[in-house]
Amino acid sequence: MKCEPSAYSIDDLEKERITSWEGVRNFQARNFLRDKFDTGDIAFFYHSNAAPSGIVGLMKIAKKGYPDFTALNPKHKYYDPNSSQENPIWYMVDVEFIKKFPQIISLQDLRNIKGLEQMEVLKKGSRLSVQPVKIEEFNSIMRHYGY
DNA sequence: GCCAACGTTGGC
DNA sequence: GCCAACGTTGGC
Repeated sequence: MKCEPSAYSIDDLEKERITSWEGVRNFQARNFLRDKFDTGDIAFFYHSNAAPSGIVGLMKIAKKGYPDFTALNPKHKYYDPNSSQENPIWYMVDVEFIKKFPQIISLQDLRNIKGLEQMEVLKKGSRLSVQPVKIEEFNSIMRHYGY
């Protein structure tokens, strides 16, 4: 799950412990949030548009997909007039802080780990802010760093 | 700040 | 349904 650290970083989540992952306004990412997440699932926190960009920690899904209430609030920057209580359009999950890695796993680092050649985030033009990670990919990364 | 890649919109 | 124009993402 990607976020620009200037907007919300792993340090913010460490302080807050738990937060809603609101504001996703892309249909493909929305479908993942709505359909694919389960409570208790583990996710990588990825800093995008950063120096460097990369994976900075782990989160747990504290609440699976439910309507993104910011889309229903006309005062909110993520307001979408096309959404409604009856037809919410946009979804979010709640995430809980697990750990911050001692060092960022940068994109360059990821490219050097065997077994990640097909990983979504390493593909050219991969912009999706919510992406599936295969269990083998997750294990490869964790094993590589001894986590 | 540049720009490639991708998503969305809207005229036809 | 096609596709050009436009907007956004995100690495660099």
